[in-house]
Amino acid sequence: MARERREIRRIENAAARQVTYSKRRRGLFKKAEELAVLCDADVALVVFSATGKLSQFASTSMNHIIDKYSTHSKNLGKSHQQSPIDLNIEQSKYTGLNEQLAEATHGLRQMRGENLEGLSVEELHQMERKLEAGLHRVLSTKDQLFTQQISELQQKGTQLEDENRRLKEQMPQVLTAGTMVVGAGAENILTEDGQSSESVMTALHSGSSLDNDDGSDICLKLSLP
Amino acid sequence: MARERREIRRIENAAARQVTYSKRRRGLFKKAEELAVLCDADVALVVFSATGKLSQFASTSMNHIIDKYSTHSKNLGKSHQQSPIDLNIEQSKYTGLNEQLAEATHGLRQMRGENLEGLSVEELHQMERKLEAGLHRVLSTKDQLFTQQISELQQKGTQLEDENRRLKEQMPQVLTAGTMVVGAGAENILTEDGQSSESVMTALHSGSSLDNDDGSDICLKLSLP
DNA sequence: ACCTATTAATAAAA
DNA sequence: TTTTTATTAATAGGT
Repeated sequence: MARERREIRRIENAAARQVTYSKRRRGLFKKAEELAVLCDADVALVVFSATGKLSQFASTSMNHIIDKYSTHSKNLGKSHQQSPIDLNIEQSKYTGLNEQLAEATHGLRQMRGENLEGLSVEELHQMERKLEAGLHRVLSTKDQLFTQQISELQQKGTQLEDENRRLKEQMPQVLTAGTMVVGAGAENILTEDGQSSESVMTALHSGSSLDNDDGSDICLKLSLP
Repeated sequence: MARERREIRRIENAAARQVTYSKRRRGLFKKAEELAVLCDADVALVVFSATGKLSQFASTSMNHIIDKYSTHSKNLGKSHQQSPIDLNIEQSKYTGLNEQLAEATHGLRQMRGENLEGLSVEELHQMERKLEAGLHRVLSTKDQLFTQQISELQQKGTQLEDENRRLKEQMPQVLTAGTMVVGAGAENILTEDGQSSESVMTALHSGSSLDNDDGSDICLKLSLP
């Protein structure tokens, strides 16, 4: 419902996430209230933002609805009320974490294709779609990585070619004194193992008496044939 | 968002209220989940219909969110009278669980193809293999289910064919008296709408004087041409 | 349940 | 953040 469809996935950009959060939160609360009014329903909505900020809506009273929920869902023995017995809160935090862990573990198992016994065809379809989506994203990421590496290598190559061209321009006398050797070996100067260029250098060095390998300045002395 | 704007007030017509309830409830839950996913928020939604039926959604675990809510809105009394040793034990259990949960959640995210930024090509390969394995198992399970359903249907089909054959044998006189008609219509006796077989029956009935539609036993009387 | 004309929500931009 | 606006999504009333 917008300029562009948004995939329902965590928004990575924090600013955009915040904007979407405030807009959608407002929308969600509005709809919650509308449902309560239109259909005479009892609605409770609690939202914690990613930064931990609490928002809430309750058609009657939050405590009332939570109590009703606790009774309804057989979560007996857990007081979620204004009781000053905070020990239970710690306990239920613990069990809550345990529940989350169990949920996550189960989810992981199903993603790995385990514990599929009781699932219907529709549920299996759902798993299939999830896995395909995940696989697709993984493959995309890999492709991206490959593409990136390739472009980096290409860039490096271009850079080296440029450097090579510059080097060639710095020794115009070579072109006249040793056309055959340098001309034939031009592209080999780029090779990383240095084998070819080394042999070229050796050839060029043969007969020369000067040697400065520290590489700060290039200086060649050639003997005439 | 509809054919006509609806004023936000209690719908008096009970049937219309029920229809709107189920439609809007679905929409509300969808949006609650979208907010949770898009904005990484913790969302809990509890709805009691006018008839007292409970529906709920929680992005993590309902108890967990309710606890968080309780703590958040009533952080008044804080007298934890526990021995320091017990506290430490609880604390370490708690952090341990948190670690496990974080790991599991991270695993799930990666399975869904999220948070892949830092991975190497080799790690991506690993994810790919995991997902493919999971997908393969899910597909196998689905295949199995389909195969099972197919064989059940085939069995049922065979059973019906047998029954059909038995029925045909119970009226051998039809084969001599009306070979053409019955021969051509043999496979149509199975049709569920009964159109074809009914017309056949009507044809056979023409000229007959007896009629027993209660269907307990089959009895045909034919007049000779 | 499904259809579709219409309204409501909202994504991106300002 | 809030507004604007182009577009998508939700849904009211009907079938």
